[in-house]
This record gives sequence, C-alpha cells and structure tokens, in this order.
Amino acid sequence: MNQQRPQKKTTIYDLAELAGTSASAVSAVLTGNWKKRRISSQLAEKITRIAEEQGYAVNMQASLLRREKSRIIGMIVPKYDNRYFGEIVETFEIMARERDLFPIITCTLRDPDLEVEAARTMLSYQVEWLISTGATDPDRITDICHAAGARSLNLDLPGTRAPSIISDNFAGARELTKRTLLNHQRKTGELAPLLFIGGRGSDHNTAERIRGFRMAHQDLGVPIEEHHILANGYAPEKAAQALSALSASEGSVPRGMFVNSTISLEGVMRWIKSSPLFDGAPPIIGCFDWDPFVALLGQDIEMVRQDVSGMLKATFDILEKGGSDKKLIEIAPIFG
Amino acid sequence: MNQQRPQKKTTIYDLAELAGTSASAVSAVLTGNWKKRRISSQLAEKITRIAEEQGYAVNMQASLLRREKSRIIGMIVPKYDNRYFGEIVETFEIMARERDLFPIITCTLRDPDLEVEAARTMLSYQVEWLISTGATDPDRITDICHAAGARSLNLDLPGTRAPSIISDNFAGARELTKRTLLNHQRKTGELAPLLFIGGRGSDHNTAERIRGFRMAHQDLGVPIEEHHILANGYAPEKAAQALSALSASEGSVPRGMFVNSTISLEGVMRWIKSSPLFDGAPPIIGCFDWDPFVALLGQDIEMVRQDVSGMLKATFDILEKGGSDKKLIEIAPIFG
DNA sequence: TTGAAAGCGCTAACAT
DNA sequence: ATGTTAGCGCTTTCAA
Repeated sequence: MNQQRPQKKTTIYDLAELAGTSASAVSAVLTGNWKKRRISSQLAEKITRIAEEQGYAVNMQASLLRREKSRIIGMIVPKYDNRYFGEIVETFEIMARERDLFPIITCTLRDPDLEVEAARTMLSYQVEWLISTGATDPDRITDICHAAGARSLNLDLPGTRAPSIISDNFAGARELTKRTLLNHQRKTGELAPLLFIGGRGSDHNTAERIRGFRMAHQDLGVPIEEHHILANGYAPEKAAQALSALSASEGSVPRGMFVNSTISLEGVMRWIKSSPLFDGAPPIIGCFDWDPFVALLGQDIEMVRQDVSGMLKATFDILEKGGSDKKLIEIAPIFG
Repeated sequence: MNQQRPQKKTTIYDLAELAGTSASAVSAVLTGNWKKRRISSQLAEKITRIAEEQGYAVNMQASLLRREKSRIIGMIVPKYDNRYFGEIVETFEIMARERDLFPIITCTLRDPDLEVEAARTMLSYQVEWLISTGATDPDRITDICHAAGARSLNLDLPGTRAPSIISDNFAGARELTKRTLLNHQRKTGELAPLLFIGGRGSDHNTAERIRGFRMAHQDLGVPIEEHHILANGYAPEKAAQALSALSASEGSVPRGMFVNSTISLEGVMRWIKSSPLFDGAPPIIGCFDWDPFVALLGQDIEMVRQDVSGMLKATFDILEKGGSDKKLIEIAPIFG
C-alpha cells in the first residue's frame, strides 16, 4: 500500500476558496440544508458545480466524528455459501440503502471468537445497530453492543436479551414433515417414520423443528424412532458421518428423511451417492431450506423456503421504531 | 433509530482521568507504541486494565481522521446469489483480515449507476483500494477512484485502466468444450457441434470463452454452427428465452451445450424441464462455473471451477506491492 | 518517563 | 444571506 502521488484530497476549504465563500456555506449546500440557511440558489449552484468539477467527496470520518448519529448499520453472518444467507445479505443491503443507512457486513465463519471480534470492530466504526445473523452466542454480542451504547437485534437464531426475528420453525417443520411423510406413502404405499438429520440439537431452531417433526408424526399417527433423530452439526461431513454410523449399526437407513438445511443436504446427497443402499430406491426428502438447483434437479425433494424478505421487513420495522423489547417474532416460511 | 440512554461513549479522556494520567499516554498504550514512548509497564498495565473494565473501544472515525492511511479496502460485487461470488467475498474478507485491513463490501446488482454510487460512497469512507468485481464498467470506477486518490483493481471482468485479475477464460473454455464434445460422443456415438448459451457477447470473458469454444471445435475437426452461439444475457430468463426462440425456429435444440454460468444454467435447466424436447435424451452439458448441487445431482453436467483463492492471492499480491501497471493476469480454472 | 497542544475535515451554533 | 468559531476523539510532535 504505497507510492503514487499523495493526492491531497479536496476539502470543503478548497471548495470554499474556489467559490470565494466559506467552508460552512459549502457544508450547508452539500448537505442539503441551505434552504434553512437561506443561501442564494446562485451560490448553491456555483458550489455544487465546483464540487462536481473537483470530484469532491465528503470525508465521512470527519463528518461522522462531528455528528452524533452515524447511520451505519452492521450485520454479521456465518457464511456466504448458500442461498439463504446470500439472500439475507443482499436484501439487507438493499433495504438499508433505501433507508439511507450504510450497511457493513462481515462473515464470521461460525466462529464464536470471530463473532465477538467482528462485533467489537463494528462498534469501533460506530455502528448504531448490529444484526447478529445465525450467531452462535447472540446474547454475548448483545451485551457487548449495549456496553458500547449500540442496539442489537438477532436474526435467524434467537437470543434472550434483544429482539429476535426468526422463521416459524415449529409450524414449518410440522408441515414439511407431513408433506414428506405423505410423499413417502405415495411412493412406497407405506406410512413410515422419517429420519431427522442435520443441525445442532442445542440450538433453538433445531429444537423447534424437531418438535414440529414429532408433532407431524403424531398428527398422522406414525410412531417416532428416537434414535433416528440425528442432530449433531450443520457441516456436510457431519451429516455424512451420522449416516455412515447409522447404516453401520443398523444395516439400513430410512428412505424418508427430514434434512435440516441445504448445507446438511450436501453431505446427505454425497453420502447417498457413495452408498449402494439407495440404488433403485432413491430417498424421499424434505429439506428445511431452499436452493434452485435442488428444486430443479432433485427428485422427490420437497423444500421450504424461509421468508427472507418478510424477516428483514420485520427487522427494519423494529429498527425504525427503535424498539427493544426482547420479543421473539416468528415469520412463516414458504412452501413451493 | 431513537430513544435509549444517550450512553456517552467512553473516550481516552475518561480513561486518562480514571488512570490519573493524560490522554496521550492512554493513546500510546492502547495503540501499542508505548515502548518507544518509554511508558512504564506499570502505567501501561493500569491503563489497559481500566480500558477493559470500561469496555472501551476506540472511535475509528476519530482515529482515522487523524491518521493518513485508513487501511479500509472496498469491494463491489454484482450479486450474492451464486457460489462463485459468495466464495470471492468470503475469501476476500478472510485475506483482508489476515493483512489487518478492514474490508467493506457492497453488492451492486449489475446496475451501472449503483456501481458508481457505491464507489463514491466507499471513497467517502476513505477506502485506500477498491476492487471492482464483475463490474459492468470498471474503467469508469477506476477513473473515479483515481480522481479521489484511491487505487483500483478489477477482478473477474477486466478493465483497461487498472490491473485486472481474471480466469483464463480461453484455455478454460477450450478444455471444457473439448470435454463436453467427447462426453457427447461417448453418449451418442457422434461428434456434433455444441450450443453456446449465456453471457454477454460484448464482455471480455464471454468473448474469450467463445474463442476457446471455437478452438476446441476446430481441434476436434467439428464445424461450428454460427447461429448456435447465443450470448444475450446472464439472467436465467434470457437463457430460457433464447432456447425457446431457437426451438421455435428450428424445431430442435442441440443435445450438447456449453453453458456460460450457473446463473444461465438455472434458466437452461428450467426450460429443459418444461420442454418435451429432451425426454429420454437428456442434454449433455458443460458449465463454465461450479455449484455443489449441480455437481451432485446433475447428470452429464461437466463443470469448471474458477480458482477463487488463486485469483485473490494475485489480487492481494498487487495490492501489497502497490503495483498499478494495467496488466491482465489470467488464472487457470480448475477441472474436477 | 510523561503532559500539553495542535490539528485531521467537518457541522452547527452563534455572529453579523 | 453568509462568515467565524468551537469542538467531535484521536494521534503526534514538541516540551519538559
């Protein structure tokens, strides 16, 4: 990061000199409150023109230092490697810009330490709000934010110390399970319990989905196989390992499955492809997540799509109202 | 964005008072150059402890205003909706953090005006470098950066006024085409020209890929069908429309295809699914891009994966050397 | 070994 | 209708 002409940046003082006026006039014009300062539209025009000619850009560092609100809004997100988080980030940016906020986003790779470090960094940059998406320890982040006078919000995974916006995991899983059970019945003629795979049993979302999974079985009068609930991680390899272990110990794996995310589905599909178990009798899957290629190429794979835009609308609603009651907002997911 | 206690943030003056010392001592200690200021490790320790107790975080806006380098580095990216850009963004963040740079990223939705606006905003935040990824008009952005004394770099799509790092599109396309032609021969017994679909004929990458496409046909002595080169957009619908039009005018569509990205592939697969043309004779595809589910679920789909980490290594190399010769660096893509 | 003070570029209150 | 001025919180000489 060196060389090249120092290229002293143009400041409002430079513009003031060029326009034969003062820095405060320039500032007023450029920030748009020159009507209330009753600056002549003549001067305003001149200043605007000169600023443009010079390619002037405010120095946000200086500007923000002086103001009391930064209008910077942060988001941490675990990964960018699936459509769900990609859509969240993209929508978040769009909605932030619409509200004249400056979004900064960083991915924390599901690493609790990185989450904390990222939060601290963002606070240094004076974020007014920090949205923790899918954070492993949202309450920790909320505490850090509050200590620094910033507000916080949880998305996707709930916390207890800040408002949380999540999918309606229970109802979604119940419906998805029902559909998958019926798909299975349609294909095989028999109503048989599904395998649940993926996610962390300790997290709220997975727990709720398991609850919905149970309920759907009960609704249809199908008994559950307790040892067929395998929630020991999101990573693809975790799912593959769990499947391996199950097939080793039982010699078979249920044909109907509830898969907890596309991430886990990746592992499931990889394992299935490498195993002879499903030759001629492909698995019948319900996946709590959405991906266009799975929807297009997957056979007998039913998907639920989380309502990202609904979730973010709710998020910005809270943010605009400045609310902070630690309520949990659940948004219904979408069935194709 | 309102209410809640104003929560005056702790400053170095507060810390100085608590520690019974001066702001400059606190600053020196907290920025780590207290050895050269020969501050007693006793005082240093005390200050550090108090800062921690108070949950102090520097105000970057103030800090950066004073320094001359920001160590902020910006990237604009078209979309987050595919693995390629997702991987770019994720890797970029990781590599930036490793170098103690602060990355800010924004997606510009393939909108030229948004690209320019985003660039200007980032310059206001004093980015030292701006990486334009897949930008529609990289040279425009380079000019804006240079006018503001910032450096710029092009990734994925080249420009003429700043260094550019891209995939070796020609060689990659040539190899992919060859493989697809041979896959087609293996399946059908015949060596027949492929359909080229997706991308913009006007962009450098697509042009290079078409060149590689031609060359591979020539290598294998297969004549090209000129009207089977369909490069009129990246969006899924564009691909689907082009396919519709072709099948309407010719009554058929070649079984072998070179698809220019997963985005286009989405449209292609959707159209194929809706058309009876390929019943019983599924298409044989080569896709210049990579997606795990396509790799897993797609049949007869060969993929090339762009070497994201190689491209970003090259990017940071230039960045660290401060280089700015407008050279074009081509990175070989990866075949499964 | 440390403190005082200047100043980064900007905004807003206060003067005219 | 416009200019002067005081700081925002920090880093960095310069003085002691």
